[in-house]
Amino acid sequence: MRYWLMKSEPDEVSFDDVLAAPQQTVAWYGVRNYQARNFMRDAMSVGDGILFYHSSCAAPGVAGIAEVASSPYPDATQFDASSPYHDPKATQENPRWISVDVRAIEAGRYLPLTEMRSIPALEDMVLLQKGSRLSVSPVTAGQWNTIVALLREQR
DNA sequence: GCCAACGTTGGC
DNA sequence: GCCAACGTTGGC
Repeated sequence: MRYWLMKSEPDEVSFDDVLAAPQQTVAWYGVRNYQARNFMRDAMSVGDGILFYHSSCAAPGVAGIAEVASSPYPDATQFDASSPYHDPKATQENPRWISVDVRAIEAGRYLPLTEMRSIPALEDMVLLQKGSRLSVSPVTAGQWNTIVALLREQR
C-alpha cells in the first residue's frame, strides 16, 4: 500500500466531479510526463491512497481523498487526433501513455497549498520542493496521516 | 499575464 | 551525446 498525490485542474476535472461520477470513479488521463507515467505504471497498486490536488486555480490545494481503482491501461486520449492529449507517436501496438481509474473516497475540508507550506511535518513533500511540478508524486505514510487528519478537522 | 524551473527536441 | 532553443507547468 502506497500513497500518492495527483494533480488535476479543477476546471477540467474537480474532486466534486469525481464524487458525482458513476461509482465515484473516473479515468485519470492526460499524464504526459515520463516520471509521472512510470510511477503509475510501475509502482501503483489498486487500493493505494490518493490525495486529490487542485492545481492552476485561484487557491491550489488538496480537495479530497481518493484511491487507485484499476491497474494501468493505455490512455485512450493518446490515440484521439481531436484530443489535446493526442500523441502522434503512440500506436495501439505501442502505447506510450497510460491511465488508471481513480475513485473518490471523501472530501473533508479544503487544505490550501499555503497552509501545507506552513506545516513542518510536510516540508519534505515532493509537491513542496522548489521547481517541483510532477503531476503524480509519492507521499510518505507520515505525510499522508498528517494531511488526512487536517482534512478531517473542522469540516 | 509574468516568469522561474523544468522537460523535450533536434541540429551538430 | 551535448546543449541551445523551445514549450510547458503552475504559483503568484
